[in-house]
Amino acid sequence: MSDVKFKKIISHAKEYGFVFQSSEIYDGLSAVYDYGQNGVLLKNNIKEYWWKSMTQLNENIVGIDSAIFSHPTTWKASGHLEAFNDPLIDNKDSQKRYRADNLIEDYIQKVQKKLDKELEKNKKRFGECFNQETFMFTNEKAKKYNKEIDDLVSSLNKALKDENLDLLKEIIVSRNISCPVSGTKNWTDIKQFNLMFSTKFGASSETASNLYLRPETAQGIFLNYMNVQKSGRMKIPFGIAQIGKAFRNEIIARQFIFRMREFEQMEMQFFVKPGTQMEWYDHWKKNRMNWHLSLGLDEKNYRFHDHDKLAHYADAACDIEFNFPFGFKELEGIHSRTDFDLINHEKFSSKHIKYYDPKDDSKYTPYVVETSIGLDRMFLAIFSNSLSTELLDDGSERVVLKIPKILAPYQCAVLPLVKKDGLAEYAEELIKPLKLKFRILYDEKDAIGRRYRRQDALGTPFCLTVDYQTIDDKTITIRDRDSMKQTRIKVDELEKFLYKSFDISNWLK
RNA sequence: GCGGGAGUAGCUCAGUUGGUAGAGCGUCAGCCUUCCAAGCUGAAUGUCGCCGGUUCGAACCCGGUCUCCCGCUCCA
Repeated sequence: MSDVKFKKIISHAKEYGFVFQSSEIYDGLSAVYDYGQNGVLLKNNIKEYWWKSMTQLNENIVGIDSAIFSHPTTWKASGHLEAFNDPLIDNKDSQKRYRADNLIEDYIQKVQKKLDKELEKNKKRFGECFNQETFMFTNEKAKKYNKEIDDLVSSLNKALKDENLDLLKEIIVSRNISCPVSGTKNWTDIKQFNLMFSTKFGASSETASNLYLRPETAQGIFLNYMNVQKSGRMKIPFGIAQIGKAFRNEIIARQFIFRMREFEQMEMQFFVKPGTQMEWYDHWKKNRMNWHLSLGLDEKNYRFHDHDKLAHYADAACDIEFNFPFGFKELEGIHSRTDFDLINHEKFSSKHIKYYDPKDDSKYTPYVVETSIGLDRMFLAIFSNSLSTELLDDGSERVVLKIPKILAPYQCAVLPLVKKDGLAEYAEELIKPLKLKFRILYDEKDAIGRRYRRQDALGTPFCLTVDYQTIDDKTITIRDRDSMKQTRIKVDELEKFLYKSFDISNWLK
């Protein structure tokens, strides 16, 4: 059922110019999507809604736009180089996937246990006379185990250092390491999974160096922490917001625009005094949920999910999950990142990254509370939740995209009731002074009812219809997308009406 | 990555035992229309995902490949 609904969402997104698969004419690129003529408007509106809520509603939050490229050491300091780089191997029988180095380490543990056992045995046997050192050199079994461990450790380190996957596999095969689940040794080749995309920086091949496309936008904020704090005379607590692309070579990327290899994040890093991070963590949990609720989607669609297992940088973390067509999934993450990032950048750069607090004459590395929302996920949340099919009294179906009005691609459509008798010309004149102030569509083709339906499918909140009475008494009808009700207002008041309807102050508080 | 399903017009899909494609909706042009799809006339659109094989002949059979959906797995 929801499967059918999800397919409908994807085809509606395509048919009405919201989302296309990237490179579709070449059969597409896995998990990469393009936004179409209407999608880009919706997406931009979401960005603006978030950006204003962060940087205009909060006087202590400023925005930046950092480059996608950054110095390679960034990812050493952030831990991503370690965490995002795994040699993986599959067992064909159990169909389980393992980190090859973990398998070998487990095996080393096993040998170590055997060695320990042998030690214990001989300790008991020789009692007081037992000398561990001589035992290691004289006992045949101990010698064997010890050598095996040494060999394993050195070849494992060598393999990892050289990224020699053949050697890694060779270790697994030669030691007869088997799958803990199936017990068989039916292994695939080892594949290096690097979740970060890399590219060459520098045009000539000799001097070019390897560079990573950022797997998160947060680091760009941390790298600029001192710049912003100093140049903006920022006082803790303060925040830095950023919207930008990030890239991850996901092992599996699925579910339309939910998990993409190129995606866009809206992140805010909030710098606080150590010890106050939990207060701020709770503050931003509430604040972010309120932002979501302000859009008027059903409250039941959201829930918090606290993390049990924390990432390498966090001391508390939760997700705001949304009820997507395929179930509740992460929409936004709120993390207490401690001072992990700043401390590490300080260490790796040997630059001073601290805050001097004049209030109590203290000097410290700030703690960070992060809010990080996937823009594409937000798009999908809104789009999937808004698409509905209504059965009308006359038996017809109405497909309507009930996007929050403030985010709709077009704010209104101007439609002459009929083309003739000067109505079309009147409508076009009406639009002229408004077209830079609002996002307006004009349509004169086909019967008026059909044009209303077209606008419904795009999510246009208002249809302004120019009819014969308009020419007589300078009034115009406004048809509401959701209720389909019409009201008539003076043409002179149209601009005021639109300003009022799309005043963001009525939404963000 | 494994398993299952799918790929034919913009969308949804049909296509008989292999004989080189159709429908509905949509789109475009025009007509008609004073307010909620499906009025009239006309038109365009497909290397049937891609490559190869079998065959006199392939949308259909076989192999490979790409992409999408679902489940598992992985990741945070």
